[in-house]
Amino acid sequence: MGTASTNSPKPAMRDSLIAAAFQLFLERGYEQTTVDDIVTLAGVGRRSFFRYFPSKEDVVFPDHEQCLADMTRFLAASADSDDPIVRVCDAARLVMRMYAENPTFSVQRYRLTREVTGLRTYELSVVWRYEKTLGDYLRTRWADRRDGTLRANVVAAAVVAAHNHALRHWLRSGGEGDPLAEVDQALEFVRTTWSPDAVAVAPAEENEDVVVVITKRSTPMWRVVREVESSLGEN
Amino acid sequence: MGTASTNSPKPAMRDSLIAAAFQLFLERGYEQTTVDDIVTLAGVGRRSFFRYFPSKEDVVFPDHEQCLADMTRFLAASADSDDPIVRVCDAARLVMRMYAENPTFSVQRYRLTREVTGLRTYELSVVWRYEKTLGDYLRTRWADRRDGTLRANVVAAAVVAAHNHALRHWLRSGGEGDPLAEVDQALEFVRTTWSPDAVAVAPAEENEDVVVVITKRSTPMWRVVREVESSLGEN
DNA sequence: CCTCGATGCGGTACTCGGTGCCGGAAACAC
DNA sequence: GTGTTTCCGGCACCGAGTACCGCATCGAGG
Repeated sequence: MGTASTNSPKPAMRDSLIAAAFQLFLERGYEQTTVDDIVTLAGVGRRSFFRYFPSKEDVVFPDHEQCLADMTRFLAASADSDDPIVRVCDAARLVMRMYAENPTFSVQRYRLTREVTGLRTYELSVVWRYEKTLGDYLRTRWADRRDGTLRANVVAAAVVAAHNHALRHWLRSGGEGDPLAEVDQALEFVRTTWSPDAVAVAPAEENEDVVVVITKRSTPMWRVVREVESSLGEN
Repeated sequence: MGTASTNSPKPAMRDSLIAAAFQLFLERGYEQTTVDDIVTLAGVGRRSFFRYFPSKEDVVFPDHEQCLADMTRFLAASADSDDPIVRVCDAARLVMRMYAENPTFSVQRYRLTREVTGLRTYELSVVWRYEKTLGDYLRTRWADRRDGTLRANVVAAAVVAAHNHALRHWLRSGGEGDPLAEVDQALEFVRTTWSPDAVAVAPAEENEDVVVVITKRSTPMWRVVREVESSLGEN
């Protein structure tokens, strides 16, 4: 299950636990399956289950921890010249790629999370960590901006919502179509709402009180003024 | 605790359970307090606790269920002439008002949810229900709009994020300042990003293929075209 | 006044998720 | 061969949540 291309040399027992768990979850339901059932089918001790998964719910999302680490590294490797919004959109694409790598697995998991309340709640906590990671990145990028934290929180939430919109639509269709293309369209909606091509504001080098504005003649003055104010004004 | 002005004639035992629970939670922590401790302090049977609260976490958020019902009723009472974005912003203000009614209680609960992971996860599920309620409303309002569901999901997420931004800032300050004013400012940011004063598009009566556009001379043409396309185009 | 049914509360026993602890087996260094 | 580390299994235990039963109270009706 999943692309173990990154590391983890011998997760044999872990994989067998995941396989046994999903086999039972799909044939008799999540809540009707106890941890004892899983470890019995996998042929291991009960204590070993909780060594690899801190809770019963974690076995349903075995790859999110790795994906979150990938996203954190991706954002940490950003350059100051990158458009922050484009960067977080690309970061969201990482998550969609992870889902797209195993369509059948993702669709099966989606069925579970839709029916079982506890799993949906757990998924919310995972999504929240993604959103927090994106928000933290935007917050540092917009630290000197007026209402920078508010803007960071709202944009992060919007990116996550657009990503989930495309993801859920793809999952509901049973894994048909191109999920990457769908998420591109959804994220493009978010990008154009906050960083339209018409206005680009960048701080000048070695002088914090000066910004460079590149825009089109068709852009109305109030929008240019708002962007400049937001970029120059103290927090 | 809370304004029991709506209904529930005799929640005496319920209130005493809430009081006992918070007393113990604040003095020795949430996870260090068992349900037996709560019912012992309240002087009631253990079984009665789960009669009023389906889980131990529910006693921390005793008023959210009522607030969610209020929001649902508020949105159901909307008129077609209301701007949907303004409407959901007003709906979000309902939640902030509930928090503002009991500042000390809200701040105490905030301390708990910040430290205890399980409570934060539970709070996420509550917030998700608010966001879903707002999203469902916007979805029906924008059913005939191009990318209506995407727009509804993104706007709902942005409204929730802006509300939570103001709420958390107010809670972190210990309940000082005017939370309503803070949430107004945060929601104003969301409103101006999607429904700026410059462009207003409304469908004409009894003819779905005609819209009325009111805008200013300073608005660039591409923005007007995008709004008209979004309002006219089939899903 | 007595009876009957409904409702609300408490007690007991049970399931199951999750943790701490310990003992044993395998892998590895010297 | 011996000591050490690591991994695994078994056991006991805790606490949340549930099913079931028994009891008390209260109001309606004869």
